[in-house]
Amino acid sequence: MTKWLNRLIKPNTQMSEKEKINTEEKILQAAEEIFVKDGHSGARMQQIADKAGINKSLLHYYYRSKDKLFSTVFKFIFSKLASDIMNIFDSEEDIFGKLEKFIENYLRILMKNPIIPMFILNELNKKGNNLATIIIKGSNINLNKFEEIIQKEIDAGNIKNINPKSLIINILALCVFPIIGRPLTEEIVFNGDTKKYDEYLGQRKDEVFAIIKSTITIEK
Amino acid sequence: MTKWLNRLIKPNTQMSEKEKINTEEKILQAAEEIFVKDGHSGARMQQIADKAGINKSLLHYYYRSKDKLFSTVFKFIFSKLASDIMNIFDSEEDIFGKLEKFIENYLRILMKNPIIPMFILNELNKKGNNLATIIIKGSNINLNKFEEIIQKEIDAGNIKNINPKSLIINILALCVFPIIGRPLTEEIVFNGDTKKYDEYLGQRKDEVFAIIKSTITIEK
DNA sequence: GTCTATAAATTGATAGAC
DNA sequence: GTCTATCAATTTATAGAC
Repeated sequence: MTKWLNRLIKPNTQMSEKEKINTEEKILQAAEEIFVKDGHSGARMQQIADKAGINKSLLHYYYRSKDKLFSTVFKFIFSKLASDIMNIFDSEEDIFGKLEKFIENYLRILMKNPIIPMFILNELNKKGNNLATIIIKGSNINLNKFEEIIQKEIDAGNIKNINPKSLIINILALCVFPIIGRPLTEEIVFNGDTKKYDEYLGQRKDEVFAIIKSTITIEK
Repeated sequence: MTKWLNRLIKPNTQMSEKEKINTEEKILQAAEEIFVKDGHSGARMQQIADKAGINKSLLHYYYRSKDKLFSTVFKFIFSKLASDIMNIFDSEEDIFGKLEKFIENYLRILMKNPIIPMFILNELNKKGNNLATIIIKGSNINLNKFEEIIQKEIDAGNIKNINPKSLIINILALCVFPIIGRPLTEEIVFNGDTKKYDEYLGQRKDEVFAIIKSTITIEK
C-alpha cells in the first residue's frame, strides 16, 4: 500500500494536527509563490521544496503529484481573488457609488497582486484545461447578482439602457489590462519610465470610473 | 569545430539556397505553432521536430539551442503583429474615422490570431526577461506618431483635452481583454455559451468605438 | 544538410529506513 | 511525518556516419 493512500485512510496518526497543518501550509505558500511566478510547466518541484524548507518527497507525501499540488494552489488563489471581488459589492451607495467603489477596490487588489491575473489567465488559456471550468463553476463568483442590479437601474431610468454584460467586461478590461500589459505598455507608451507608470496607475481608478460613468449616464 | 559554427562561417555549401530556406522556414513555422500554444517552458523540441517533419538534431543545427529558436520565433511573431498594427494608421479619414478603422482592424487581427496576445504578454511578464525590452525596442512600434496626431487634434479643438497615453491604453485594453480573458469571461459572464460569445465579439468593434468616441467628444 | 545514436543533465515520483 | 537514496522517464544537446 502506498504512503499517500495510507495517509488518506489513517491520517495524522503520528503527528499533531497543528504541526501537520504547519507543514502543509508551508508547502502551499511555497508552491503558490513558485507556480505564480513560473507557471505550471515552468515550476519545479525541487524549487518548491527548497522554498518550503523541506524535502522533495514530502511534496508527494502531501499532494501525491505535481498536478494535484497545482490544482490545489490554483483553486486556492482563484477562490481568494474571487472572494475579494465579490465582497466589493457590499456597499450601500447608489449605482454610481457602487461602481466607483468596485473599480477602486478591484484596482487596489490587482495592484497589490500584479502577477496573479496573468497567472490565472495564462493557465485558463491552456488548451484542454477542464480544471479551469471546474474551478470557476465551483467558485463563489456569481455575476447574476450584478447583472440584476444593473437591469433594475435601467428599468428605473437611472442609467442608460446598456448591456450589463458589456459593462462588466469593460470594467474588467480597463482595470486588468494596465496590470498584465504593463511590460508592453510601460515600454511602448511610457518609454520604460517605471516611476511614471506607477504614477499613472495611481490615478487610473479615476480614469476608469470616468469612462464607465460616461457609458451609463443618460444625456440631458 | 562544431557544425553550427561551421555553418555560420561557410553557409550553404552543399545545398541550394532555396532548399535551405524551405527547411529553415518549416522549422520556424512549426516552432511558432508549438511555442505559441505551449509557451517557452511548455514546448518540447521533439514536438517541434515532429511538426516540421524533420529530425530533432536539425533544430540545433539551424538554431543551436532552444532559447535561440524561441528568441527567433518571438521576435518574428512580435514584429509581424507590430507591423500589422502600425499599418492600420494609413487611413486618410478624420480622427474619428482613423480611430474607428484602427479599432476595427485591430480587433479583426486579434480575432484571427486569438492566442497570440496571450503568448506575447505571458512571455513579456516573465521575470528577468531582457529579451522583451530588446525586441520591443528593436521593433518598428512607434506610438509617438499616434500621440502627435492626437495632440494636434486637441490643439485644433476637434477633440477633448485628454491624455493621449490613456487613449492608447484604453483602446488596447478594450480590444485585447475580451480575447485573452475569453476563458474567464465566456464562463462567468456568458455562462459558457461559446456561440453567444462569438456573436458578442462580432459586434465588439462598435461597442469599443462608441466608448472611445465618447471619451474624446466635446460636449456641446 | 540530414540522419542515428547517445551523452548528460534534469525531473517527477517511489521505496524504505527511522 | 520526514529523510536519503534511487528509479524511470524525459529532455536538451552533441558526436559522428553518410
